[in-house]
Amino acid sequence: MQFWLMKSEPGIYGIDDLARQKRKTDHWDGIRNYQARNFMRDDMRKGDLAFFYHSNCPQPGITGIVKIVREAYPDFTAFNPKHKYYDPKSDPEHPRWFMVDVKLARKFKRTIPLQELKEHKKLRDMRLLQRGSRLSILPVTKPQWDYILKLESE
DNA sequence: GCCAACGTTGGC
DNA sequence: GCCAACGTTGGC
Repeated sequence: MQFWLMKSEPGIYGIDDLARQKRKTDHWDGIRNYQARNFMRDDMRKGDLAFFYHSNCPQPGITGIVKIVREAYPDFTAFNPKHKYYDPKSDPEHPRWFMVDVKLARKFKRTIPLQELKEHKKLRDMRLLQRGSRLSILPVTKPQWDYILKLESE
């Protein structure tokens, strides 16, 4: 089993939006970056866990945990000309973009702020904290995962 | 809103 | 294949 971090802007779709969904499950659409797509399509497996990260907001940070409940399938929002994620270069015969389904496992008791993550030497190698890291789907190592889980109750 | 860092596009 | 121009991300 692998661990991940998935970014979303709370102004567009935050953890509370996921919590409101039927069975707390939704598809993760809008990935339009090849590296992020490859992680999702090639490496994410059913049962993997991911941190739900809030980006581009007053308090960026990790807000909870989701579980991958369906492996990659074509991102249908790319097929709809009226959709903001429309991509004319993707069609059902040759889909370019993919999405997975995630289910909210739990929301953290508190958001673990990005600023706090940066303070921990143990997390220095996190992909999230690398300079200029903009990927919205990132792998997290098991040691990093376990370490972050402990921060929640501090 | 600024802007650094990065990704993509397209002319050549 | 190079690289300038442009677009996007995301912290601040």
